[in-house]
Amino acid sequence: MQKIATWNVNSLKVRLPQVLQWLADNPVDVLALQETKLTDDKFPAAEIEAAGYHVAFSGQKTYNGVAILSRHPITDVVKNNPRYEDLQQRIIAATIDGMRIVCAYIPNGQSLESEKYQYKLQWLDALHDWLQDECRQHPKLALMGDYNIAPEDRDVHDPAAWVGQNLVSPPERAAFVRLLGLELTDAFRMFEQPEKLFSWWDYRQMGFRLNRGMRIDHILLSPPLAAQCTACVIDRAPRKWEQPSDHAPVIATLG
DNA sequence: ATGGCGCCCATTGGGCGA
Repeated sequence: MQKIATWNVNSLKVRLPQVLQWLADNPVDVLALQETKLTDDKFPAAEIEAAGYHVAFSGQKTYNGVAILSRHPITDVVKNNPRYEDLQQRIIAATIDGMRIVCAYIPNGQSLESEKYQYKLQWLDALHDWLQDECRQHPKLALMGDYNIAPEDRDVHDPAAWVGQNLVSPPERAAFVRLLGLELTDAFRMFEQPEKLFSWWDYRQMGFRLNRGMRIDHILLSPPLAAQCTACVIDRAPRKWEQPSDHAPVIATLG
């Protein structure tokens, strides 16, 4: 039995104690992190290794930054999409225990009128094209991270208030469906789930307490991994801790 | 229409996230 997880930590500098605590409570095999917001020279590799994890990371100052933590050795690390020149550090991929793990922090987009929205759509196009190759080369592939896309209305606390907006707009959702077209399966939706389960809540206006959230963090699995998957849950516990990330971890159980 | 909160860099305000 294996567990793989993803968590946007919104600054690993601030959240390192929580990541270590969470790993102590949830000793997953693989944890993909987004928004580490650290240059590589400041990455807390020693502390993470002391907790029994191998680590690979790709960061920058202030923004973005991704990492993969693993109980098992990490090989064949790729940073960024080789098909898309990007100054922002948003992708790290690696082979772990026969699985290809792709950790992605998909651009937010800001608003439909923003240049960042165009960047988001182009970035997603390039991700799709690269993943097509990756999936061919690595039958056991997991794409996990912060997608900044709520795939369906049931992934939004108040769909009527969000119609057409960034995170739910039809072009973004189409890009998500296009990723599913690579024979990838949304692990969360493989199972019966209660309504109104989300992975992100705004810090403001009591977003978490009122459960005004969105499900924008996802684990997509290729056919052999989907066939092995027995559960997928969102762990709301760390969102209740002091000084939390605004995202909760998503965990898939394999085998 | 704007800001709310939290983090970051670098001042005491502004950018950004989602």
